[in-house]
Amino acid sequence: MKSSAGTSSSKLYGSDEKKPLASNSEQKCSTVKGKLEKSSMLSGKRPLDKGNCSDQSSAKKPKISDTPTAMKSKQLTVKAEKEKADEDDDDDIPISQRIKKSPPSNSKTSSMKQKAAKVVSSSLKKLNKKSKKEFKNSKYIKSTKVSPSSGDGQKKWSTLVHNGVIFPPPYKPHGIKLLYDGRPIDLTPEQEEVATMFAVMKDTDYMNKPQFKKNFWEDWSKLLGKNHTIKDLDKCDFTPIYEWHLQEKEKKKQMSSEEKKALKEEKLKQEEKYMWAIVDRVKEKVGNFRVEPPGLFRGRGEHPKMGKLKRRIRPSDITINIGKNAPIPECPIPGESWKDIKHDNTVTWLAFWNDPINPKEFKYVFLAASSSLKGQSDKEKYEKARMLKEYIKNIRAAYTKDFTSKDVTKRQIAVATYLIDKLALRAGNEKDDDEADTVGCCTLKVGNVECIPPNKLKFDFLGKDSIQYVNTVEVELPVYNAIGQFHTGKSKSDDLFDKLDTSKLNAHLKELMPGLTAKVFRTYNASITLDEMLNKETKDGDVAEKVVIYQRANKEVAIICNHQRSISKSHSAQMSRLTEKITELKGVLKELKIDLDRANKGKPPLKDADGKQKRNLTPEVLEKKIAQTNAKIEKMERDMQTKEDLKTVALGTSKINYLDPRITVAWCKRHEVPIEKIFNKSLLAKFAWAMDVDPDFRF
DNA sequence: GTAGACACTTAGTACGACGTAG
DNA sequence: CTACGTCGTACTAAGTGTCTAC
Repeated sequence: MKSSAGTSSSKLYGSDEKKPLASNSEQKCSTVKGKLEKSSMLSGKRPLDKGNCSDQSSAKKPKISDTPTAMKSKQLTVKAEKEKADEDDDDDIPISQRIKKSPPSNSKTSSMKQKAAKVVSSSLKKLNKKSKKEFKNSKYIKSTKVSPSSGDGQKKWSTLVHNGVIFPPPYKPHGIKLLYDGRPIDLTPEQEEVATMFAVMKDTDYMNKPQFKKNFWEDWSKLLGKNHTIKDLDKCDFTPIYEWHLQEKEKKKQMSSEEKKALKEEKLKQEEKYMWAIVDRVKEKVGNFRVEPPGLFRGRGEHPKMGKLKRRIRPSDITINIGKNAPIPECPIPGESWKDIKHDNTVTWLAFWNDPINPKEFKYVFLAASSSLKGQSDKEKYEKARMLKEYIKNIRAAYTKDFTSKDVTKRQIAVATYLIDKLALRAGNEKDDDEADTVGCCTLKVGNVECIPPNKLKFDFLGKDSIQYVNTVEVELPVYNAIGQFHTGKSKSDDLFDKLDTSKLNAHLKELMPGLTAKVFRTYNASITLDEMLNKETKDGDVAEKVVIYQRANKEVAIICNHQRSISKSHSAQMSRLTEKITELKGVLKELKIDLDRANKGKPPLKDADGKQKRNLTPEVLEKKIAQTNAKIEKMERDMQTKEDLKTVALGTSKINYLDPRITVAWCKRHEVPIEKIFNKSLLAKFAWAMDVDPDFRF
């Protein structure tokens, strides 16, 4: 069994561990500590540092963020205690039943060790339900850290306490008038608010989009009313408001750092209580506790709804989800109240409201990425992708066979699966007409895939976020031929896979491997690429060199997944500055060479650019300088190349969402690269569950 | 099998903090 | 100390995929 549990190396990589909330009393204190330490050790987690009772107070502090914070411990305890009743609720499941769900080997003992080990190996198999029984009649507070959660429709938590959401402040009118036909116009605060939203977008690209203006005008003119002076957006001059906005921004910038700090602290104080939730008695960070402020909808690409007013969300729009026995959060706006209160422990959201732009959709408040709940499902995601590794050979064989199937649907499924596997395409769900026109694999249009004889395909389409995917790839001949067939008799705007949609595709994939869906291929592809590249490319060298290896692998993955970013405004300026510097250095180099030449002949160096006499240097010194300069030039050229290569590549997305952190952590351990060189603070927190991985781990 | 409701992950961008070269 | 550039984070849009009801 691979039990790296509490190896010394894991300490090096230990992230700030969140600690279960302690209840109060002294005796609990010691029990908690004892049990915790054990569970920590056995599940490979870093044991609590000193683990003495006096540390307990610190357990109440949010370790991850180091934020001063801390909800009042008293308040906390009270709530946690209250919630205990909740926890007992789920005791109505007979023990026998629960035991049945557990693997037999696990049922005979309640040893944490077995449980912990199980978690790793079987969480995917959905065998191991959260069995809290072991803790039930004790005062132990379990660490939910690695408790396996379960499959769908299952319980996600037992107790949940939180304080709801915080609303943006009401609008403060500024009274600056816009000009209509050159004349200043009075607006009501509501009208002014929306006008200001538009005004401040003056220098964005949206201002060049007729759709944006059209949608804005539709919503704003409604607010203005039928008989308003303003009848034509084009006659409006928002410059005064825009300038006021710039001034405000400048004012803010000019504030002294003390003022800024004070402001920040004030904000923190107000938000503090919303930042945390207590899930199964563990304090967890909430992800987005701020309700989205009103604004103009900024859809990506050619979104039909861009520019529409996103109205203000009020408490009566919001449904709260919270533990049965937890106090219902007070509505922060006096005189108003929540839309609804739920106690649904099969979901993880703390609150939601309907998206004002598309009322059929929802905006959720979830826990932060650092929470156990998220970590748990993240881990399951990667375990599933690793499972695909075992099946992939057969899956490939199967679809290869079906490239020539007489059944068109089968052929389409085969080719689509091939593309998803080979190119890491997204599944491609159907989209509505009121969304940007983008596609994924199943929704590819004939015009998106061009056949280039003898066996190449050129892809060109807009994917998620309207990011363009262009790629020409050589494919197996049967695939090439099949695509040709799918083309025939269709126009460019017809569906390439007319017999296919994501649900059919996924239904098929599920037959090949339990839980397999299209997106798993992307995760698999990304992680296996990282793992293989790291293990092939890593050579002896210093940390910096190894980090470069990692970044190269990361970049490779980002390219596979088509993770792009826009070129920074200053990119070209930066590049020319670098070129300039290199030219300068080359000049220096040339001069040094001349001097060296002369020095070798015993002559003094030439005068410098200002006509001044330079110091007489020995050939040795000159040679050294030449070498240094050369190295400098080479480094700069390399840096420039990297910069150019990465100007449109976003490395972050794959790191956050696609690369199994255990690959990275294990590699870091093996090659003595401090994990902090690869993961920043938030990634360390998010991947806390991966930190204790065995150094031998391979994806 | 299909549409719609629902829940959750994945995505790029804006912007401020922060570090560092000059 | 300034200016520049990078980094980290918040924000929220845009995907994926499941389930249910017909």
